[in-house]
Amino acid sequence: MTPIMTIQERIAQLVTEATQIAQQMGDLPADPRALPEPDIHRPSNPDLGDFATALPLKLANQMKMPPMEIAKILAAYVRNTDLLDRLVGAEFLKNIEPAHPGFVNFWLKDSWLAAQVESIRKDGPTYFDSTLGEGQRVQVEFVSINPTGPLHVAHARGGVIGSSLANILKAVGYEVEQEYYFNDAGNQIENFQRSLHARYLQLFDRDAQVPEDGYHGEYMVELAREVRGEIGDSILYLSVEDAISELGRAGQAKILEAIKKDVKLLRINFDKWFSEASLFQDGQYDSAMQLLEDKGFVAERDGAVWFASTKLGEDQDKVLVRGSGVPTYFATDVAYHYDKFVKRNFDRVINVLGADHQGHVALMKPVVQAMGIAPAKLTLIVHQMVTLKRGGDVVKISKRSGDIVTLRELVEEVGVDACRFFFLSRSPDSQMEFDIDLAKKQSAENPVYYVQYAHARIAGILRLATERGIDYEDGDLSLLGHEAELALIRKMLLLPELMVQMATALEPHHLPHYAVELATAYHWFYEKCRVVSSLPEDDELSKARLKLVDAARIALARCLDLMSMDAPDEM
RNA sequence: GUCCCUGUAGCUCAGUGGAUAGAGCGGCUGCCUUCUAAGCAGCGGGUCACAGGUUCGAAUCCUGUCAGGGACGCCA
Repeated sequence: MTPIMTIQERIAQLVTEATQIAQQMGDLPADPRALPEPDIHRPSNPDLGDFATALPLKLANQMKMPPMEIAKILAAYVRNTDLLDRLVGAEFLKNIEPAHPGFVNFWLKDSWLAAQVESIRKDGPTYFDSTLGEGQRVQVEFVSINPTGPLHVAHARGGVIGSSLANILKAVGYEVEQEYYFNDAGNQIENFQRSLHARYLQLFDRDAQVPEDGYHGEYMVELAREVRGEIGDSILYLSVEDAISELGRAGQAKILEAIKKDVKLLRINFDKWFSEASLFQDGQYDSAMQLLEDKGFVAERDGAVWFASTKLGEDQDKVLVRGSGVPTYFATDVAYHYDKFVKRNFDRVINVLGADHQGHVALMKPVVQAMGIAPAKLTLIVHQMVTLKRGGDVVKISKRSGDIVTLRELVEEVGVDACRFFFLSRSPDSQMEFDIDLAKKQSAENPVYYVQYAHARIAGILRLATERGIDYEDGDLSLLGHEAELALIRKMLLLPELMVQMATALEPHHLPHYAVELATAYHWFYEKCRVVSSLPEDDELSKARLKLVDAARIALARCLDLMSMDAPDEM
């Protein structure tokens, strides 16, 4: 576990205190205004240090001094040994230098860097974790499509984002529940049932048409066949309404079963499958409506029941219960959020949805607010659509037209690791173009294998060490000092920061990019530094490097694990 | 009409206030008698859509324009 106070925070504190002391000593002008945050960042160019602050540039104006002058004075004060000893023990800083046009740059000590290898090995995968979440209960809801057909590629995107985010949140100390919400009531379900009924009748050469706005996909024919295989022709002798609901139940159970299998294929594990119908059976629907009414957000008008979202500044009210007395999908969603926040009392709720559901954002925030819940507790991550291409042509994705590429087909063609990596590596905000042919073609030489190959190379070295009976537990890490060794360690030490950043911003898409960088650092080290040497005089260095390799294994495996990808020992 | 997302290398995309804008793929050139060449090193490739503005500093923030995708129902 990474220390509560990160190195950045310690350097930030150091800079702030040094500035104050410089002011007290009269070397920098005193100013009653509060000092700006030092904002410790990592320079893009590694030659400029491990950390840097642009504080002098920010102070130049109010101090009426050239920024470079401030930088020089600040660097001198920060370098002051007494201050270093008192504030941070000076155990990790090597150099502190002013730099044009007004930065102060910080370099970490090689010996401190090398020593971190032992910490990583001692802690194992949890080295990269933190306590950011403080045990708060977070629910991540994702995929959640109606069980009216198989999952297709676009759903894979939401699935990968949601499950990876859940992994990351767990790692930084949240208690996470992953949930799939499915509709087992409502118009679309009825539509599905009628479509299935028509397909079933067609199997018996009866005259039946799939409704125009029904589900026309081939899979419905297959589904009808499966259901017939189980319950035979008994449905034919029921009344139409009974037949439809009987078939519907059987068909829907099958679809849901298939979805559960598909989701497993993508290595997604939901803790709970939440049924819409249960909201009515268990009373959440009534309680939610009552709560909204108690808060004064329910109005009756034109024979319908409305949610008065205009009271909260929205453009228009929304219908909760139709004139027919049937609740809208929106109303059940209100009940569902009541269940999440009031009944189950989650500290935070995150919902990953596709761009076609973006209207949801403007609806649910006011709803939770109306229920007296801080809207900030609800976060909706909207990911843009996935465009499928095959051989340069756009493939239409529509369940109803039936021209779809299923998640299963995709995983079977491209592989689950590549799927997860590829879907995760794009920001949810960007539209994705997924060229299936290209994905397959590139699968032999793509970043997925690049990262996994690094792990396999590590495993190969550790295997060799074991075969040769090398015990490297007493390896002396102070022997590490090669630039490739230090670069690898630096890269590993970035992971804890990255995890906090990803968890805070809810942006898991940085992880695959980092994994590539880590793999690059390892491949470079591998190229530059022989680990298991046949020369006796290299024994000690070999042992130290084996420790480093072992730490790299832990870091790389942690990355892959957070992405729910395999970390192969050989390829 | 209103709202949301996007526009960065030939292609697919990272980079959301700092220093010389990056990766993968594709193209070109080198490197395997010791731990996996699914690797490494190098070359080439950019008006960060456009125009203003804020700032010591803008791909990043604000405004506008253009272009692409999406959402706006007593559908779900």
